[in-house]
Amino acid sequence: MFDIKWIRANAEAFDAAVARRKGVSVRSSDLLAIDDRRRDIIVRLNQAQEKRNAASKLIGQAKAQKDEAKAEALMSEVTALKDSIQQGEAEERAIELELHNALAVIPNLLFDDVPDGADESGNVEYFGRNGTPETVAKVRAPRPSFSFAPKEHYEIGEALGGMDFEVAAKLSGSRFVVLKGQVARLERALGQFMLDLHTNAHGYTEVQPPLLVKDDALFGTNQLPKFEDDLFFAGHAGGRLALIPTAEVPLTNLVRESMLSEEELPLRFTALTPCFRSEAGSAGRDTRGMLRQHQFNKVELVSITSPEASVDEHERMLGCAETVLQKLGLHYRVMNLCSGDVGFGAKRTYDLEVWLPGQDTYREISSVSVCGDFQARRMDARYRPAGEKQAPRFVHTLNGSGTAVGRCLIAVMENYQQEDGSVLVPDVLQPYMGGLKSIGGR
RNA sequence: GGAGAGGUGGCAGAGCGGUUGAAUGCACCGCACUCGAAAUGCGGCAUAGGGGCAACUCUAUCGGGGGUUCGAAUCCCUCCCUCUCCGCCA
Repeated sequence: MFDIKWIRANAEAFDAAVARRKGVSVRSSDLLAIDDRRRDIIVRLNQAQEKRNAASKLIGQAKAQKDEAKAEALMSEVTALKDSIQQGEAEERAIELELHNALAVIPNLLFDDVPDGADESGNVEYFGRNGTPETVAKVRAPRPSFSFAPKEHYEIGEALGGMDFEVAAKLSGSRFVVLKGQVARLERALGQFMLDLHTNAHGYTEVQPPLLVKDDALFGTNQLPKFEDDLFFAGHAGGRLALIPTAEVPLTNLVRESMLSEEELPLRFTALTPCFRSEAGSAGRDTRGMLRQHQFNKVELVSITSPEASVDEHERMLGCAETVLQKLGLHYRVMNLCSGDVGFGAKRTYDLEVWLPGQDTYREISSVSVCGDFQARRMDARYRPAGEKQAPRFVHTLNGSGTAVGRCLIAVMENYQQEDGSVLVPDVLQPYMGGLKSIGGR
């Protein structure tokens, strides 16, 4: 969420920044006009309140001195102010809400070096800060070659008896799957492997958050008010709770409405959770298989940092997510999202796209974003800088998948498939599979 | 689910209709004392929004929201949360 004071001081920069965003037509002048009216209301209200407070003090003194006549006179004088104060308070509430609502739907400011582009076709491959195609090739697995036509994951999974979309449809409708046997275990192994990696090697604290959250939390991480249609809600007496679309919501909101000390930063949280998405805008897309489900597991990474540390933390987090794919021996590329593809709350986003030989294409398996203080403002999450008395500052937040477990299962199955329909278990997962080296093989 | 108690500043904890943004203690930061430290003394120490070039000043905030009143931390309504007891339960 933008700070109206910042917009006032940087009107041209704001207009230029907003112009880079798709489908946003707001201008600084619109917002400043609301703010002007707001200030005007506040000034008049404050003056009335000041008068009332001064008179009330005098009444208190008069009463203390038993001067009832004087008190009566003052009281009748102030009574007239009551209406205008109450009206002013109502006006202030209304205008604050108007400004808040206007600001709440404006997407975050992009970093200057985010490439311009209308949609994902404008994304640019990213090789790291000082990287090149050659340097990344040294650490990433090459694209696998097959002596046979590689199958898609659902063909492999169904043939192994480990993926059942038909029975899932009976239970829950489309975009659900039932995993069974060693495929289910492989999915579990992937989640455990990722969680262990991030907690043991990357310094993240494991969290088991609630999977149902309030609207306030969703506002904090930008799902509300603009993206309500993407959510599932569980209704209950007296309200509703949303099923989390990503653990970014509970993990980031862990610091909401708090005053951290600088020494605590950075905070790094990770969680393996189911995620629930209505996929309202994706009707007809990716309907085969388990690429796009209403429910899937994901390991999420969230960092809370000082403003100075967030840009470096972004690169670090990207590295944490990449390590997952490197250890699994999966071929992938990193894309620096263009202006038309970066999400609402992010200043910059890197996507990890894993190679799916069955689909013969790269597919997103992780998205790593730096949000600056955008979410912190929405959550009121601040920290007090160390040293002499300093004003509190908003923290910076980052989030990334590390990685989407369901999609990673797809990637493992397609990349490790054998001609006989079996799937080799990647080395790093074998300890999680009781030493099993192959599914469906012998 | 039933009955009760409670939510006050970084923390602990008073106040329960009148100059209270809020006693007191702890923590923290200056200064004094000291060779230094401790102890002690003095002073400072919330957040947000306005106005002002500035010094400064005004307003709001005692869980959230609404109300009564000239005036609310104090009274009323409502919601949320915490604790205790009983019941139920994985």
